Amino acid sequence: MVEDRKLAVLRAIVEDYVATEEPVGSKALVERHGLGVSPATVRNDMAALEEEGFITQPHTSAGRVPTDKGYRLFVDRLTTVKPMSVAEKRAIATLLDGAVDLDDVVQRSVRLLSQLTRQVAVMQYPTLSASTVRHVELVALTPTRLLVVLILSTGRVEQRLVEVETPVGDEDLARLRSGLLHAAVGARLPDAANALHALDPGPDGPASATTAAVVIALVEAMSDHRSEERVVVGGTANLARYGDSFDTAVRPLLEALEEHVVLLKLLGEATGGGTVTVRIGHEGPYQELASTSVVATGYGPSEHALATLGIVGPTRMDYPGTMAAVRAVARYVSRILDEA
Amino acid sequence: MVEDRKLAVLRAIVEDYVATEEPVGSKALVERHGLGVSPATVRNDMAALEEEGFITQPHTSAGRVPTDKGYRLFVDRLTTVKPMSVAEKRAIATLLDGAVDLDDVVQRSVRLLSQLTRQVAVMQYPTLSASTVRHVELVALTPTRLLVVLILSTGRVEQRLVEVETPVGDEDLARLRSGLLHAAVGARLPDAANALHALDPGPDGPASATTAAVVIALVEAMSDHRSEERVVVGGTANLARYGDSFDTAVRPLLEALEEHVVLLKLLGEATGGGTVTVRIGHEGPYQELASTSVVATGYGPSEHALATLGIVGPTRMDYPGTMAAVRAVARYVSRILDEA
DNA sequence: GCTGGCACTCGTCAGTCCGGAGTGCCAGAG
DNA sequence: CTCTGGCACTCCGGACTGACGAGTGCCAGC
Repeated sequence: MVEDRKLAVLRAIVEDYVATEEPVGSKALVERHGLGVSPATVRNDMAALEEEGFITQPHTSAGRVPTDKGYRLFVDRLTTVKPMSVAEKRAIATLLDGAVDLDDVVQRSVRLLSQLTRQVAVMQYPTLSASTVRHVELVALTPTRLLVVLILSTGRVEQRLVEVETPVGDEDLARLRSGLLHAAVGARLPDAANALHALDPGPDGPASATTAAVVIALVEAMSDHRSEERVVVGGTANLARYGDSFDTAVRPLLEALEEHVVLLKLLGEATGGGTVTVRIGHEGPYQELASTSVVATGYGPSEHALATLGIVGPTRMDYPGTMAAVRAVARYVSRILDEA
Repeated sequence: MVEDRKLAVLRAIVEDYVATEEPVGSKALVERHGLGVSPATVRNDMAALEEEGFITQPHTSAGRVPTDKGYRLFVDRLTTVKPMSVAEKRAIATLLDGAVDLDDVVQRSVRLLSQLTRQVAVMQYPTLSASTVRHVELVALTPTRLLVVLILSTGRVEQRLVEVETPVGDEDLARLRSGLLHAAVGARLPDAANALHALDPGPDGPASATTAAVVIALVEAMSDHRSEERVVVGGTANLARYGDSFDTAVRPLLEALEEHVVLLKLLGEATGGGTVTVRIGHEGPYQELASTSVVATGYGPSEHALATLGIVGPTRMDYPGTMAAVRAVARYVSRILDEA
């Protein structure tokens, strides 16, 4: 009973603080939420909550503010799922359905997510390693210069130029091409890479060297980390709403947003199946970002999470709404990638 | 004589204000710069300069601050070319020489530029229309599904999938390929597009429809505006140095940086031949950005400007240094693209 | 045409003061 | 044991003030 009320108080504090951006006191609390007790009672509960580390006072005789721990409890136990409105769902669907290719899907998703949450949105490109090979093509630009093209199930196309020592004839090329196709098409990237390495290079000789060079280029394209690290950011203008705390919060965040490796670490491991990960303040890997939270989830066709998308914002944010938006966008993006 | 001193005073005001970020008074001026006259004399000059609209006072009895018009005069007539130091030149060269492909060149250039100038750097991808066709390739993924690959002199590769009604045979494909190559290779994009359109589709029939579809895809790839509009931004963390004026300056700028179309308009037309364009405050196309300046120049192999790069920053900036940095980076990037 | 001097203007800063919001604690009532 | 009303206390924030100093404009004199 008492425990229940304490939790209700915590929830009320979080909600009010998120809405008003000001420390919330006992009186305002009983007025604005219908808890049927007096301010004095609430004060006692608050003292207990502070004792347990869920809330804190900026200074003596100010209202209370949730701590990271408080937000954590709120997110874990006090959040009721807030479904998206029909209008929002329709907006998401129509906006994303208009996308023409992978780049466009990513671009639109980021914009959408930043608008829905009014936070900075971050989205990782579909990870190469989880996709399969749709096609491999070899083109002789000149007799000693080959263009290797790799087409993936995600619609991504990678190409590499390969210079070879000895001119390659048409029959050699055709043989190599069919070998590559046979080995790689339909396989997941890591498997395809293995299969390629195992390709019989034939008897020693010039053709063998060519095969080796092409295979190397292909494998490199498959494991190209720069593509895996590709991240798109949107809605940075929302940072302007941070208002105070420019140097302590906005600057490190801007720096992080430019370092894609850092960003990826921030987003964390992709979690599939509709689970949204929330990382609050100091829980993240970077001390400088102690006042920012990350709300992220995995996306990708079917169960398999291909990559991560989410938002970065102040710890003081509307977690239920943000989580719902992130989940909804991830779901729609997954569906679209599935169809393509 | 008197005119000369007035200009010297203006220059001193601009330099001091840029350095200190504080309105500069007559006394400080004579002390810090070796103009051999008394403060009173300087005050008279200042009054005249203010009359002419080059400087202004934030409030009565404060120091003077340059107006946009004052900066303009400073940039046009008072700027002595400040050459890059040897160390800086070497840093630029070594950093950019390590780039492995076009994406990397752009990425590194932006980072470099933002570090050199401590401003937000912006760089447009090489414009398609100014480059030439290096190679065209046709690949039949399936009999009715063709991959069209377009390789440009800038190293850019565009590809399109084309679905055709009737299966395409190998000989048809070879004939079409050689026709395309003949028409397009070596030509500038607009010319190539024209040549393609003029391709004789042969007698009416299934092959003709295929040709038409492929040509359409190629021309579309050539004039793909999304590629022309691609812009990379770096160094946004430098925005944190704006300090005050968050809503009035930083927010509109962040918004502009996300809208690539807006950004391109901001950069303006590419100017070749080492000419650096400076747009100060209200001279730009957007009122919201009245307190920001743009320093930009064209880059590209030889004389021909392919695209634009530059920086965006507060009107209160070190114009000579920034202009030198922009020019230097553009020059090195051009050289690298020339070699490739 | 330059300079020194002088009166004047104003923004800034430190200090002071006051109101209000909020707290903790305590005694008393269910 | 739990809740409540009351009370004294704390402390932030805004408003106000006065001294200070940087800077100006103007004028008379060289």
